[in-house]
Amino acid sequence: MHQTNVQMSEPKLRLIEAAEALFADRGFDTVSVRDITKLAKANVASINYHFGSRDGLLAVVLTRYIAPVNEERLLRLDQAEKTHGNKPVPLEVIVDAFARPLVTQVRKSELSERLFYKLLGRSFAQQDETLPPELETQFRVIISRFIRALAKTLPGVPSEELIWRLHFVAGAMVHMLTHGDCIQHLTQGSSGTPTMDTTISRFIRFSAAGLREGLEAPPQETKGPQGLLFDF
Amino acid sequence: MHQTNVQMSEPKLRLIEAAEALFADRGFDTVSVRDITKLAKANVASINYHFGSRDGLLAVVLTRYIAPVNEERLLRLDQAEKTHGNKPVPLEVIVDAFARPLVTQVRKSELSERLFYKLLGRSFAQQDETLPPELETQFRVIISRFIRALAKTLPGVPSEELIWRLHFVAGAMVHMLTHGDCIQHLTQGSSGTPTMDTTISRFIRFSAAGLREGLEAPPQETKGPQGLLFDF
DNA sequence: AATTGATTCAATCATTTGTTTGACAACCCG
DNA sequence: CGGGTTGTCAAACAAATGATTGAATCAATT
Repeated sequence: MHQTNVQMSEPKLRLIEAAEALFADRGFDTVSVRDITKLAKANVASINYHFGSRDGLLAVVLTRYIAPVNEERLLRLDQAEKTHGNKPVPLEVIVDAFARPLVTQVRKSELSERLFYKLLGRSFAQQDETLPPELETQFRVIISRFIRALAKTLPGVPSEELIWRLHFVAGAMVHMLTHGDCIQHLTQGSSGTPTMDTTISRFIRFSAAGLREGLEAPPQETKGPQGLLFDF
Repeated sequence: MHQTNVQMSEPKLRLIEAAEALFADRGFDTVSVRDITKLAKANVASINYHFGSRDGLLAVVLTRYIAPVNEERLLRLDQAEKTHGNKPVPLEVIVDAFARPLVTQVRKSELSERLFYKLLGRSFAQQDETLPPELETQFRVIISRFIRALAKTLPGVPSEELIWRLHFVAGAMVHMLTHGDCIQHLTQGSSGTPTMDTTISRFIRFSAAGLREGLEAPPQETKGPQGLLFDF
């Protein structure tokens, strides 16, 4: 039988990489096994031989890049909490731990930056549906750990509100990942090449501000400006 | 030939409604014409007869609910700009004009709240790809008009930064729409039924805070906590 | 009642889908 | 060498896909 990982046979890796590229820019549903095998210059049967089924290959592809990102997230959060003792971790540090692994992991992959981000964006958007169970539990751990950290840093915000805000953050991230290339194409013209690194910085600042919003007014009415912490 | 709109034949409407429901909770790619016609209790050929093709039906379904939302957005923004003369429109009012049409239009539809939001979320996430050209130009107008309004209200923020922040807002909205039901399911237990109306309020407050963020520090470095405008 | 146009229907079209099969080849280790 | 494991291949599979046909049905007008 096909043992795991110790040394991947050449065409098996080619299949994974071809699948990654195709899934990334055409979505998970519209890519056929023949598209993949044609790009990988492999036989149609090879996917079922190596991965059992098309879904098996999809699970491998999804896990391959998402798992490291999630693990680094938890690692960074652990480290941040350790350095701050039992004091609350600063908000920007929490958000950084959530978003920064995206840019650090993209460089360890042979996948192009654009495809990597698209693939992750599509995966995060999937969320509950057909994700491999391993990733699903990973995401649950992520949410619970970051919610707990946020609750410590923002003690005035009720936990239900916090959950919603974290999901807003996640949504902004997904959109940044999946449509980042279009937006870059729109905005380029002013400064040179706005690399993803500066984009992530924008994202962190935006998210931190949204998370920290108006601790004094309970969320019940929004007609008109009400959070007057800032002046301009 | 099939004339437009003056009075829609009964099964044609049933097809549209069935397609809406199926597209909403299974996505645009994984729904077959037979799924639709079976739910609508119509013949397989009816879709091609009434809409020319499956894509034709999809375009009708997409336009049917998105166009009114976009139109109301522009209407509300127009009205807000008129009442404020040539003074900048308050930020929360702009964001409200962007998000509020979601809840006002859902009630005019016979579609259930949950399906309506899912359908819109999937559509907004699609963005560039296979949207009907009418909607694509609509979105372009929306973005340009709201960016202009935001630029007036937030004169300190460079336009490139503004574009990114608006897309973060859009991403948070998409995620709220597509995954709102799961999150509601997670958070319910404290207060009674968190209707979408309060969720939109949360969204507006979050987005406004993110849009208005730190006008003083240019976005260049985020390693560690650096925006020390806040104390905690 | 006859005619006309619009709609519905069962049957069928050619492709495409994921998967399976069985023969064949490559390799390793005895 | 020879047997056994492992990988590859062309071919075929059944099922599902979007679309089309031509006859049948309906509804309204002439």
